[in-house]
Amino acid sequence: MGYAFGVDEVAGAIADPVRREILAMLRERRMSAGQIADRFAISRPAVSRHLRVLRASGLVHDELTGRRRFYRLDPAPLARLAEWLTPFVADHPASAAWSRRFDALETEVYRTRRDRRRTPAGEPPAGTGRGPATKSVRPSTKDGGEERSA
Amino acid sequence: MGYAFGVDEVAGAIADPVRREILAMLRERRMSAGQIADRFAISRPAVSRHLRVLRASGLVHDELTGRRRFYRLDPAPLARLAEWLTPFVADHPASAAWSRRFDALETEVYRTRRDRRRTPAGEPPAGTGRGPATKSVRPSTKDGGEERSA
DNA sequence: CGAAAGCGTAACCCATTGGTTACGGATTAG
DNA sequence: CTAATCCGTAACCAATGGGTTACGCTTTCG
Repeated sequence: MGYAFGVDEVAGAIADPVRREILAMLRERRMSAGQIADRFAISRPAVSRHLRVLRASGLVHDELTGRRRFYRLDPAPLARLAEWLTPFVADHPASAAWSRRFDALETEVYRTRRDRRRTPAGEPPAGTGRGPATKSVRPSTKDGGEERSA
Repeated sequence: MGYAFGVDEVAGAIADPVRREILAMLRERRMSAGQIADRFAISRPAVSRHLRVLRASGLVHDELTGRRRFYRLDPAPLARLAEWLTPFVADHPASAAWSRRFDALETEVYRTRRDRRRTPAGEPPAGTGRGPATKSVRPSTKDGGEERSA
């Protein structure tokens, strides 16, 4: 029980560079579909479908706000993937500690979720510097004062 | 430098249940292409191509012995995948310890390899109990005394 | 109310994937 | 030498995947 999304979906989702990039972006802050799409050179519908894949794999959750749809990360499925690959890396290095961490993750994630919801304020750190590598033009999106819209 | 196989290939490789199963089998002992194929319901050429994918991703290495081709696991690429997903799980749980483990892995793997070569004896524990779930008939393979052939 | 913004979906294309059967090359057995 | 084994590759096919453009629905703005 409890295993809704399989390793297949998660691994398949991660196998695409665009989707990995999206996940990386979402790690810092939640973003609307348009904000995400603006950072890639591909068309918006293409991004939309990537988002559908991520949704189907459980890696992101979407919440509709007005006419925009915001996506936020849910790392839990990644934990399951990590769980799968644990025995491979755990064969000889230290083993037990790993599973522990993953075990704790799903719980942690839950708490995290609450925290995020209580911190909808503007633009955290803005990140590691890892640019999208694809486009990152960010044209005049007119969304200057995003996020605090509601 | 150094990074020959990307996350794309590795994630793509493990996205398939057959290939994951193969990796799991290879975790216990090296196996010939035929031995592997015998454990699946699909045709042997199909398995052969799965093996090609695994080879291309660096997850297995092959060594030709007589008319048989043996495959053995190389977990190192998995470590790189784990490396990628670390920041996602490390955001809130403890973080540093992880990277350490992965760092050590590639080295450990190397040692492991040597150990395996020095322990070619018959049938280890037979594993976690996770059967192939597909066929697992293991017909009279005629390979009764395998492995110590050399 | 109309016009524009924001986003998902549909229809279509081409490249890739996973499966099948048929084949060929190398090695071992008789 | 001839036959059988082991295993990869080729050719073919149905299904998937990722991209594009065209469209339609809902929500906001003027």
